[in-house]
Amino acid sequence: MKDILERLKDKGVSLTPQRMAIAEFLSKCKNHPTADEIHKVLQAKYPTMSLATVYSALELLKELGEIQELSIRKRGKACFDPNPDIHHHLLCKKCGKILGMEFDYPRTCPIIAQDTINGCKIEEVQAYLYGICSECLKKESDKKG
Amino acid sequence: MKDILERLKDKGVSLTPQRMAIAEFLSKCKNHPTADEIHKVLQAKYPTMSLATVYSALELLKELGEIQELSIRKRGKACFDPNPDIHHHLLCKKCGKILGMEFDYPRTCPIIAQDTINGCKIEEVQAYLYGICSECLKKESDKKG
DNA sequence: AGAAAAAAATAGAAGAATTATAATCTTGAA
DNA sequence: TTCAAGATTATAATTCTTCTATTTTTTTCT
Ligand SMILES: [Mn+2]
Ligand SMILES: [Mn+2]
Ligand SMILES: [Zn+2]
Ligand SMILES: [Zn+2]
Repeated sequence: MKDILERLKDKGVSLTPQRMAIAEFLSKCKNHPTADEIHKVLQAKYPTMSLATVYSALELLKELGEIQELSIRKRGKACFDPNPDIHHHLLCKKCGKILGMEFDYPRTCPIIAQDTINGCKIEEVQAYLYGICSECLKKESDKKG
Repeated sequence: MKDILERLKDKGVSLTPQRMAIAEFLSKCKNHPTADEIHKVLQAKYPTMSLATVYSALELLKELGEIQELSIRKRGKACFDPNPDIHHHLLCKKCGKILGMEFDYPRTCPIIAQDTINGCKIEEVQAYLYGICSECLKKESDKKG
């Protein structure tokens, strides 16, 4: 499969150093960073990069379907997901992390497998699971011994 | 069942006119208003009511478990749900309305009925369904004739 | 009821995230 | 290389929410 920079090139996007850095950072990113988290990390390499550039690159990548913005927010800030496909997330009540979940929610759920509920046409489902992540569970059980 | 004002009284909350107005408005409300929507409506009756009062009353009602704040936002604004129980929502792609959904998602969805997934403990599930509401569907079919 | 204390409402300022603007710089085509 | 179009930057503006100081209302106590 082509990597993100090739796809952007194919789509006629001009590949500036800032955009490349943001796209590459996201493609290697395993969590759900906010705009300022991305900005802070990349400033080490690109000291002049502005937050406005990060926002505008994220907007572009969103429009191109390379990433998505989540509905949930981390401390009031928008979170971006390097994976543009609809999938589900767990918010850990202990550590606040947002984890992507692999299972296929809609297809395994009969009521959602229908495409109409209460007279409404369902096109996509995004579930937010609230709970405790495996790391925090481990810490808890370690404490109890 | 007791109404919201009685419950607030039982909990020792002082029932000021503003709080009563906000609580009663919410108890009769069938959708998911933002703070400023509530404020606009109530200003007709209470011209001096400030937006800060609305926010603080909402915070109080949230803490008391009388309402909940949704994870999703309407045009960047927080949405409040008069129903404090976990349930699911449809966001209409056409009109932008947020509709409460009645069905019991977790129990009808086998994978979610488990309380552990990927080593994470699941305590609550909120599903956001993206699609088209019944009203908008009707409008569409009317147009097509 | 009336006075004092506590709590709440208000107006406005402050804060934080995001978006818009204008100037400067870069890119890429001719 | 030249030049127009587009991107980045710094800064200002905007929007939503929270905070603060002051005023007003409610509650408590006599
Ligand atoms: Mn994800
Ligand atoms: Mn609801
Ligand atoms: Zn955790
Ligand atoms: Zn609709």
